[in-house]
Amino acid sequence: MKQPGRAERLEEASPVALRTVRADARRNLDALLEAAKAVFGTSGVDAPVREIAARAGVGIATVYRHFPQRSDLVAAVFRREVDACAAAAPTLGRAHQPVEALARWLRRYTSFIATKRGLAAALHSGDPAFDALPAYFRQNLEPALQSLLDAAVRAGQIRDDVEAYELLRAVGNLTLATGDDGVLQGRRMVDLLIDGLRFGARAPAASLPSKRRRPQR
Amino acid sequence: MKQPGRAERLEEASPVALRTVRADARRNLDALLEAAKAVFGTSGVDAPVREIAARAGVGIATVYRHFPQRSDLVAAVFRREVDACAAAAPTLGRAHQPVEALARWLRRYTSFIATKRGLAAALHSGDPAFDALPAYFRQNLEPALQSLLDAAVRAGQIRDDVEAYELLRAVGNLTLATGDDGVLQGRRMVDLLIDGLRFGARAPAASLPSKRRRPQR
DNA sequence: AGTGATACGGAACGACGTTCCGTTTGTCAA
DNA sequence: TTGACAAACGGAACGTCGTTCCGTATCACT
Repeated sequence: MKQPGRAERLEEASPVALRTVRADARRNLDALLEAAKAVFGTSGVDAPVREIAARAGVGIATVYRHFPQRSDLVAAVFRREVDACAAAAPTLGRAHQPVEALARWLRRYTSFIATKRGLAAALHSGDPAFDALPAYFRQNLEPALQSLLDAAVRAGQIRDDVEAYELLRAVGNLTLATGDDGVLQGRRMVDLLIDGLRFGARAPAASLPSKRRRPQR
Repeated sequence: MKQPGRAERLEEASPVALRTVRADARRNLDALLEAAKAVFGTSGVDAPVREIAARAGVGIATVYRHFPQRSDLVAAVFRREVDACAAAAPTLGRAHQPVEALARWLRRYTSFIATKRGLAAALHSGDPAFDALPAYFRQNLEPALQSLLDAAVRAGQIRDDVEAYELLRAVGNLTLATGDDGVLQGRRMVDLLIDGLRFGARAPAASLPSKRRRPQR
């Protein structure tokens, strides 16, 4: 099962000349990912495959040629967005002051999470296509955030006792837990969190324990 | 919408004579709930309606007459099991020593949770039929467990700084988080938790903080 | 320009949730 | 008991979904 397909061989060997992959195939794959991202954002990850195919201007079979199962498409879109979000970190880091870059990236991350309604449930559905996703998420986003955090700490603009992963989880929960309505409310909470990071900057503060207080409720 | 149905009126007025509800209807409803419970337990809450109807020896339309939507059936089975689980508490409390009753009830509760794979996802699906379920869960199970806890504390058999709701959540997470395989492993962890309750009995213990340590990871 | 592999579109399939409707069955009055 | 009517029934039928199949069109290379 799963014949290798002689195209992929060349693709890995010579990253520049990726011939033997037909132009229309590549074009359709891009359109598909783009359409899926848009549709998932508006209708959730449970949107029908037909709707995505229609939006991409493509037949249904084309979807299934690139992604043997529906869940593979979901996973591919997810990975692509993780990549884009991670890639935004160094760009922002170069363009802004450390703490500003951090704030902007967290907002970027927030809007990424906001489009993922319904995916949290899918992740626990047991579909093997999603097995590798949590690890992919962490492996890419944690270093991206970590670098921004480090820079801000070095600049003395934020406290130094918060780790990237816990911040990722906290912000993620903050924007998901607000339900369907409070996208703005979630963003406000994230801003509050960022101010919290600023508060302890360059001040080990005897009154502040090294761990955040347990969130109430 | 949701016409009252003249049958229910009498049902409330005279608890004994519940005429005007045809005998076969009541019989089928019971069979349906029973079958759904069994099927949900083996095939998960996503099992087809047809399978449940077949198991109950009933037509599909009969299912939809009693439960206008599939999710209503799921909710009804859930409520029924919550009721049964809550009702087990006083029974066990009368039949055993306090800490033994507590342990038995928690295991009972564990096996209830174990059949709920896939329901956690359904709860967050946004279906209005599930809106009231979390509150129903807590309102019934928390007092049931609380009474067992209180009895065990009064008997000096367990520590007194654990609240019913946090224990409900902890045991719930413990048995759900173990994934598909570790039903037994989950049960072992719950037993461990019960031993933890015993440990601090009648001993305020200066070395033990009043709150459990944060779970690692 | 010709040719063979590659990718395409859309009809078709099976399974699902849900609805419809002709038929059966329980209940109550006579 | 029997008759009649509302209540409840069963299963075919509908629309939608994920997925597969297959005849056709398109790209890449000579």
